Amino acid sequence: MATLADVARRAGVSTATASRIINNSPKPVGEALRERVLAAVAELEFVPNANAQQLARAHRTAVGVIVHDVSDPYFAEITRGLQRVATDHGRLVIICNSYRDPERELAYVDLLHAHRTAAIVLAGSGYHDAPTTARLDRKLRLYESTGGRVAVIGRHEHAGDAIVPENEHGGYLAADALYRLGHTTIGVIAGPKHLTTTTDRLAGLRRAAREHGHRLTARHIEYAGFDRNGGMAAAGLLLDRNPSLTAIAALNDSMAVGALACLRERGVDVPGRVSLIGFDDMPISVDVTPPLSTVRLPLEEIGVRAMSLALREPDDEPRVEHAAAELVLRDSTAPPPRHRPRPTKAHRP
Amino acid sequence: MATLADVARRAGVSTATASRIINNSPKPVGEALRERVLAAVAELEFVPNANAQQLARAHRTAVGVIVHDVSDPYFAEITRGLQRVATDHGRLVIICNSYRDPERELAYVDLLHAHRTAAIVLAGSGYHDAPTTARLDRKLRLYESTGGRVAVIGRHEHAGDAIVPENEHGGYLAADALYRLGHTTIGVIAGPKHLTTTTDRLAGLRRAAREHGHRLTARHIEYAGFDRNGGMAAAGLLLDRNPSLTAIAALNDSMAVGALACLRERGVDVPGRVSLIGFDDMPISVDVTPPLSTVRLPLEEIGVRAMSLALREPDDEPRVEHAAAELVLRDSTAPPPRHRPRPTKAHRP
DNA sequence: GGCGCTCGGGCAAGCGCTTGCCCGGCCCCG
DNA sequence: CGGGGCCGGGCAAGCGCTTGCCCGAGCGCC
Repeated sequence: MATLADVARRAGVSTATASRIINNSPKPVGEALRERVLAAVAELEFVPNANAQQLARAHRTAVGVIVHDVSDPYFAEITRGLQRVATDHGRLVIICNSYRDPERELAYVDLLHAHRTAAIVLAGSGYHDAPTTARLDRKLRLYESTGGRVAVIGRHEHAGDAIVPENEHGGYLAADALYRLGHTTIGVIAGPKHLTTTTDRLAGLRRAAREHGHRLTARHIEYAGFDRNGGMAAAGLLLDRNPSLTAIAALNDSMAVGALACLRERGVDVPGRVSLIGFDDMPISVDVTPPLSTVRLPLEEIGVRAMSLALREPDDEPRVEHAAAELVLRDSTAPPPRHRPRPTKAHRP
Repeated sequence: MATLADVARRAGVSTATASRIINNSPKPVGEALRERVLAAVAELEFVPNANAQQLARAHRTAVGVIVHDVSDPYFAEITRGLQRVATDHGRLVIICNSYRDPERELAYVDLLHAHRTAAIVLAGSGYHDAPTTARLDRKLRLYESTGGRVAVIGRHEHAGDAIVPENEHGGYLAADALYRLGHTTIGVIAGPKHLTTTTDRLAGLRRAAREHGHRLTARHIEYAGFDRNGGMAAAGLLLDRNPSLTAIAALNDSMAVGALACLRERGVDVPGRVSLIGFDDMPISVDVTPPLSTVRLPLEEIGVRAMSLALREPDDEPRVEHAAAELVLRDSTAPPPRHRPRPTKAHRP
């Protein structure tokens, strides 16, 4: 393992000079030495030790990202945006999956702190769990106080940089669209109860219901895992419990796709018999049948903006930006059946 | 920013003792001191500098992963597997997106080398580009020679650990299935020409064709970007060029989904008029209409196995393992239309 | 021709941690 | 009662790099 000292020796210069040449520091160096050193680097296949550099240098270079799960398209999109701008700035990014485990999240914050990353961006819903949230907040502030920036996406905690997607408004848009089409009783497939994203979006739905003179009661809401299988199961339960349902709003597209699978399996026509609307506008939403109406969140852009905020100087003012939710109507929503529909029949395997 | 020295001072011990307690080293220390030190750590909110640790310690701890793009479901699945086992081993993973740019790939190898990661796993197709491949190979060997392990997924280059998916065989399975159904002229939507995955899978298709007494000529093959849009465009071209086509094989599911969109748009019935088969069995394949026949690759498992290999001791024998491709027939494939079909009409917007 | 500059280069002090080694007590044993 | 072991703890030498500072040489200037 060649070291800088090896290079310097071989080129017949001091390590100081070698270092300056390799990192082309502002300090001027003679052309002859420069060539000798560069040659030595090539011959020795010298690869500087990034840890030593980081230790010796003042400034931090890598940035950390904590998401629930990169393989979830929602985070994959965001991560794509994050990555792009980090790379454009010549920053290495370290991605960590918390798998929605607050403890793991905490541990990762420590880890990234320990590695002295320049910034950490925390993406994904927060938790309704005061003690944990408080602990996270402390750690984040500690990290900031030692020179790191933090940016959060879609979280309530913490006062640093933040991108906040219009979850409540998006929920409102989804339900409002359904009510406007003439639906009167809609079911909702919600995510896990302890996630703030769930309650935020739900709040929007509720507001729309209220405005239209309806109410979303417990029997119309089914909490489920935030993924396809969760949606599939929840759709079944909802249908069984509310035979007169004519529309379903799912709090994200993965669950909506699951619901669609359930509906298809039961032979329930979408949107003829039941309308369905999702949330997020993930890439696949356009490829299912029927193409999914949904509320679009500019995921990649959110990533871009979050990283842009996070990569500013440590003492720049924290900023919070909103990301607009936008209704996109495709073919999975339509007016309810004309006449009082026959109840959907319960599922027979 | 509290340092170990601060902690030691506060606890009234030497840094050596503090260090030993914090990392609970095998060397025994008195209970009284232990408590004092731990208290100091808590009060000072000490977070050890991972760079300094890495520098001082002998052993490496993080591992690097280079993929084409985590937001591509193919890599997202693999990454999930990689992450899981790395985490189980208490390893931090650094994920890098090369966006299929060989230069960027090279740069990332250097970067991970510089950070002295314990291992590098390189996932995704290699390139038909001898000079670049050679450079990559050198870098990888250099990295290995300095104590790092490398594992590759689906690549030909390099002699270290490797998981090789049965791309050729999978291609064979796809085409064979089509021919057995009675198709005689099939079109193929291939990926970029310079990717080895493309040529590998294509070779399998060709072998099947040969065995069934057919030939895949240039007019039946369309090279495209390895994603949905690529597939969509290629399907159109293929159809226009070969009106009598009754089946299409796409070299991955993303392209197949794109093809499906194209077919739907043109009103071509799948599988009634044209059969379609994909490759990879990505999660969404089951949710499109009709559900996609495909060749399954155990993506997450591949990730798990690759990381397991990579995390062995530096001097363990390199090993190469195969990952089985498996045909999964769903609803997008069927026998060709009974009577000579009318040519599909060219696309009118 | 001496002075002060600039310029190119090296010295060496860290950066924050780990760990081999040494050292002083104490206990146990003969 | 003396010596050897063991145990708990500290000293200090790195790990590989960066960078402030110093130094000597060459130059232009008055």
